[in-house]
Amino acid sequence: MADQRDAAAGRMSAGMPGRMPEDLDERKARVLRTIVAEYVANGQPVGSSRVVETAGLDVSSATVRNEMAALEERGYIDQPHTSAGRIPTDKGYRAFVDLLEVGGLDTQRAELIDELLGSAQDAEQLMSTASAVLSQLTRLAAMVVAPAMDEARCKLIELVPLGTSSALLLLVDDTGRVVRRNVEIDTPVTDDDVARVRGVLAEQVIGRRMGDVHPTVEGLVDEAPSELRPVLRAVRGATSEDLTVDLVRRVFVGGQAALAGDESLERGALGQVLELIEERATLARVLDDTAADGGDANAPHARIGAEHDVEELKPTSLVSQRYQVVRAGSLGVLGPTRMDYGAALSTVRAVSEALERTLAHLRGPDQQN
Amino acid sequence: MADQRDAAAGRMSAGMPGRMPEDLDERKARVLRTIVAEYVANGQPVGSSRVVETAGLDVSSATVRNEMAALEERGYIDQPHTSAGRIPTDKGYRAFVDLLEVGGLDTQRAELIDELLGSAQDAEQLMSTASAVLSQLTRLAAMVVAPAMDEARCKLIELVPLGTSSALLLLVDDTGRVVRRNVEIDTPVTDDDVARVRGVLAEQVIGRRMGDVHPTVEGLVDEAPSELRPVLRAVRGATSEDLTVDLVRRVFVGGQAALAGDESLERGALGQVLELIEERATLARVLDDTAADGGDANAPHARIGAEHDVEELKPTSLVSQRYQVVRAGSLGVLGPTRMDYGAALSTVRAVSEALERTLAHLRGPDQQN
DNA sequence: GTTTGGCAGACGCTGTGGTCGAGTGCCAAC
DNA sequence: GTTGGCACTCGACCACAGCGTCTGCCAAAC
Repeated sequence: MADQRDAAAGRMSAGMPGRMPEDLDERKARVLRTIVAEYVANGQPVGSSRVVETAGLDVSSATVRNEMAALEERGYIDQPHTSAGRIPTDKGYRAFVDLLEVGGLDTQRAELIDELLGSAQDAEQLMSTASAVLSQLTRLAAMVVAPAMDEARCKLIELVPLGTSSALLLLVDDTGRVVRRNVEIDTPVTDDDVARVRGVLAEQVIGRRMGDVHPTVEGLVDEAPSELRPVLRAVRGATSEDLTVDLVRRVFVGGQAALAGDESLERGALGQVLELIEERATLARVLDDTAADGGDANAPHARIGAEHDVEELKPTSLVSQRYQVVRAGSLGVLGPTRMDYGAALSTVRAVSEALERTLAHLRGPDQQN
Repeated sequence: MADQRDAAAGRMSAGMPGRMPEDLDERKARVLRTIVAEYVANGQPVGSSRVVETAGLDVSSATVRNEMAALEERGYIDQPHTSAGRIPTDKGYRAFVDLLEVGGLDTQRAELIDELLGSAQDAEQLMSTASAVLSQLTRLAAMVVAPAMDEARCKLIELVPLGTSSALLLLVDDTGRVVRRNVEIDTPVTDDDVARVRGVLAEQVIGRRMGDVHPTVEGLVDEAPSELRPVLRAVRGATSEDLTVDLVRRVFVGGQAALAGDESLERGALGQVLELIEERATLARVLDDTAADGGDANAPHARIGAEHDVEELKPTSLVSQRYQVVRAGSLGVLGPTRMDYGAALSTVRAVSEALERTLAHLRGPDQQN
């Protein structure tokens, strides 16, 4: 049953509109939706009479109170104190998101996205623009994780001598991404040796998968004439297997300042979140993981509050989606749990799709694999 | 008189220890120093009796009160309210900094800096490490502005065809920095044409100043055979004059989270500062300008609170120093006006000098110019 | 069984008044 | 110029009362 919730993690994809948890009837769901919507909009706990007003329900506030009591008992909403209205719990947001129909963006925004992304010149600029666009449209912190490079084709390999015992290795993939590595050579070599290695490398590596660069170099070390071996060994050292997989997965972050703007994130928590954002490796993992939640890989997914496995993120929600051209990357927005999930989900989806399109286009018409 | 303060801007270099403003005698200065030190340490307004205790002055609190009244009248300190102690004003911090003897760092820290910076492989990694080290040692936000590239030597130029109407231009300088530009060619060309242009460029450009690349290409456009002209024109377009001057002046930021940790910066102000940090061009200008304040170009300088010309920075102080190998860059720390200026100044100086050394070393033994 | 109006109760918010203590400014005396 | 002393100011803290909001519950109506 796609409907069953993963009780352990409490995670589930968004984008299965209308599927209702078993313990919520139509009216309870409506009350919950109203409470979430109102609370997100105003930041104030919402009381029964306010629900009656805004939900357009044809019952009295007393009835709504009964429904709210039931919702509270089941853990969807909570009371900050006895005499206050209710606010959604993480579980409440989760149900809200699951019930949500992820709408398309209005054409104006959609066109803006396409236009801005379309003007990018290479993959990195594109991803940087995407994070800026995403954060500006949602007023949340936005991040884009670059795809791993290993399936991309190598367009260029260069080896520039820097003195007699080191060189600079440059690799460029078919979307224009550049990898740079310092190569430390243990035996002094001549510029000419380096140039010859460069020639060999270019011949063997250009046009291949970036992921094949290391194995290829590996193979060359033994075959090559002995005077070239120190250089090749050094190049082998500089192109470890993960070169094109994880290390190069840059993360583009935009709009961190938006996190400071939200009152619902308190000071200490804010600091921790900002710290985590500076630690790009963890950030990338969280984005990827969240995008992979639930079933549909081509839909945005949310992790809400306590659903995070990273402690620092528990006061926040993350909406993330995978995008894929050859290898997959992911992108998303991060904000307080009290965020506009509808807008976040649809904007993330729209930018993700636009990014996919533009990235494919950047690779040019040589569409094979 | 080096002693005279620039009344308009209120800026002055640090590092002229002992020079006292005319309206402060020895004891007033001592009281001021104590107030600043105490307030920076504890964040609490400091009263006359506390000053007597910690300053080790051999007078009564009443006397100190008189001195404090004088300091307040002259604008060095302020009272949050009648029954509270005093806190320094921006002018007070300024006088404190001017009186400060910028000490060297303890050897342990100094060695740590050298060790960490020394492990960097290329200029960008070095600057990124420097910003991390700086922020960790000071617990403030740290930033390093890369030097302009125009005086650096070009080590490599590459032109990689991407389809028939665009190519990727790569330039590498002698510290391993890579500049990448997309080249849009208006007339379809063959890969061979591109390769020929690449050859011409390599011959003409390698070994020259990066700043000469554009003029050189300019000159080549007219001389070249007509079939190469579309490509050269495109390359000329991609290498605008400022290519190697401003655009490439990347800014490395570390430890933004530290700004959130400080209570004395309030929420809205924090958001604005973070926003400004995301706007790298302004940030670079402010760092450069501050480093250029006052006389001594080889000493750290501070801009304190209202001394900033950027509105958003007025609740903060910036300590910045220029570093120079061939072209100058700058680096510094940003934090609340209530920061430990002594530590900030000496750490900035230490890291700046270490960065200079390491960067020079990175360029290798070819020391000429 | 569901819905409803009504009502008591809980409780945060605000404002008032009172005490406490830190720190000052001032003054007369040294 | 320095000092002890003293009156004064004012924020911090607390208790208390009044108000308004929102709840939970209940008995009656549907």
